[in-house]
Amino acid sequence: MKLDRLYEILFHNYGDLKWWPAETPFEVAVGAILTQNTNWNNVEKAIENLKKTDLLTPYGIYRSDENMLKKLIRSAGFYNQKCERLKILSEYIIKDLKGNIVNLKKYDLKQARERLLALKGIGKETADSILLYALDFKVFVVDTYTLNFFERLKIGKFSSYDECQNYVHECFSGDIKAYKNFHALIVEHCKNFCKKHPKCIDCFLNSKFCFWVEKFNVNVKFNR
DNA sequence: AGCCAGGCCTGCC
DNA sequence: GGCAGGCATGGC
Repeated sequence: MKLDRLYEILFHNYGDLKWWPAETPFEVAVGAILTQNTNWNNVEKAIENLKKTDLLTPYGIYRSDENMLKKLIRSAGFYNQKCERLKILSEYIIKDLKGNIVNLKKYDLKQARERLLALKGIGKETADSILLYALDFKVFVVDTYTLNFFERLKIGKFSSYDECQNYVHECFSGDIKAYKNFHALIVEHCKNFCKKHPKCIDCFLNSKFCFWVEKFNVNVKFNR
């Protein structure tokens, strides 16, 4: 499988990143919405606020006063939209899933994904993050880092989210734990490199990463 | 001071 | 079906 070695390289560099950091599946879902185009540091503060006020449950958020909720999640930015999105998700969980998001597990992957995507404010990345990290569906999470990463390494230039995801599903043989870590590793790796030259491979392949690429002798095999 | 962060929706073409 | 613009805070 073409992507298995790439995963090994990243794993040797960064290890098990233990994503997603959360105590409950619902906390994963809330974090997935709050982190939309937002630094995780800002999200953590918001989640802490929700925990302190004992609102980090579907009922807690559904019944909470909007203005109070906005204040609690303010640090995560876009708080007007995100307030609405959290309310919509919570209402769906209460009314269709008996108050527990884990009940999405009674559907297969395709159906569960469609149900999440039908909610306003949940797009593909957010849905897949919830499916993978909260519900243990084996699905690869794509983001802007991933598309950029694959393009730089000449693994492929994908024109859409689904195209990239399908490629990984075909070319990566990892189990669910590996799927969880694979996305985390790509994010972690990309965060560490030069953003000012988005196409520059040299900005991407320094430090230990290069060492492992050579050790695994895969530098040419990145080309499909 | 200015750019960016683990996107998504809407309106236009 | 692609693309720009809007959404907002906090860290570097």
